[in-house]
Amino acid sequence: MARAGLTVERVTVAGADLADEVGLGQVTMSQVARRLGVRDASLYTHVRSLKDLQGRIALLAADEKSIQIAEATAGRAGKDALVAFANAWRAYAHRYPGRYLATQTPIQIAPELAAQAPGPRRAVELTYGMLRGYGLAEPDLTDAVRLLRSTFHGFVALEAAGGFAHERSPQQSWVRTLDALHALLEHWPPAEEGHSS
Amino acid sequence: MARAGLTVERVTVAGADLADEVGLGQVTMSQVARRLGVRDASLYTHVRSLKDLQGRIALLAADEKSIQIAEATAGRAGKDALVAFANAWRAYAHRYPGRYLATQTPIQIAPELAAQAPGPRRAVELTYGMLRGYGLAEPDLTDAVRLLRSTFHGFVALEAAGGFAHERSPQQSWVRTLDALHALLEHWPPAEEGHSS
DNA sequence: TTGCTTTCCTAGGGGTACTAGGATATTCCT
DNA sequence: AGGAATATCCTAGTACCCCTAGGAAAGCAA
Repeated sequence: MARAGLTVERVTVAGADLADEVGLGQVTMSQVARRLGVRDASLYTHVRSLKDLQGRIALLAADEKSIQIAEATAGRAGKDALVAFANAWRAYAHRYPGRYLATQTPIQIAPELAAQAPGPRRAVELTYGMLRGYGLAEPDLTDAVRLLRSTFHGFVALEAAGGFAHERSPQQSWVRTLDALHALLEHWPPAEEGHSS
Repeated sequence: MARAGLTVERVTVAGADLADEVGLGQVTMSQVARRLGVRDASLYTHVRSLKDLQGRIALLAADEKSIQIAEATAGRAGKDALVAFANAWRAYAHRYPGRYLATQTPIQIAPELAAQAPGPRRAVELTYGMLRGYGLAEPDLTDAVRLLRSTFHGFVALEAAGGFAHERSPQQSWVRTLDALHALLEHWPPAEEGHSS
């Protein structure tokens, strides 16, 4: 009887694929083990717990997403970069719904695991880089980064949750949303004085 | 032995409270039953399944949230209304994290249940109403509604997921985000011609 | 009071996460 | 190559979970 040849990576990918195919909630130790032709107890050699596996799936997705965005925005600037960035984000969420959903889970990832995964930080850095052309200075830059990330994430999350029941297609709203964000970034309002809260 | 006097509503509220206190993932039939001083099998008289209960918690939260927003925006217009609307949204997510998270779950609510719950639709209608003062016409109006809802939801979702690790406080970014959205709504870009996709 | 309805119970099947400890494949060292 | 060491995968078992079936008893109606 040969061994199955499992690794942390293979287990994580199996879990991620399962999440995309049948939903994140169906990603159980038993199901992942079954898919790998192995007993569930065998997975604990490679993964500490189900929570640990979920965290690894989330970090895998963050890495993959940041890579997709980096490739899409390479060599672009201004609105070109903004549109490429946003479309890559949304495309990833559409193509890998289970993986993407895993990134949404309120954070409870082991710190030492998160430390060596560049995905989340890289994605934020890419957002800063993409905004370079708009000439914003801190702290407006950070606020703009957060606004963009919020809008991108919120849009695909509402889309996935069925929040856009209106007859107008989400795609049309998405295109116009990017138009609007571009216009906003080019005319970022100055900070009002007098209120520091 | 007196009866416990359960109803669908009491079970739903118990589940919602549990979600806020210990996390949505800890909302199990067993835990809810324990909290109500009852065996888990007894809950099935009032609720069809755990999925059903989760759906009811989500609809309860949507109702509550829309009520909070309606109260906060009553009698306000323009930026006042925008800020009140957004702050009520975010405050609800902060105060009732489990309930709010329940509203995010990709939709699988029984249609006949969703039909009689006004929450989700009401929230969208409130958003349209809040935008009345900005003078947008369809289809820009729908696009703006979707943009706003995406940004509000995305912001609190990223906030809850620990996505704002930077030193700048989320509160500051939130205030500036509202400034930016207000400016955007007052100068909504016209549709570009020539591309219908 | 007597029956009827509803609520809550006990009992139990099947699934899941996870641990302990044993067997076996693979590797490393001499 | 052979034997020791290591890592992988297994069986066995506990505890918790969802959910169903069927029975007891509380509340209600006549």
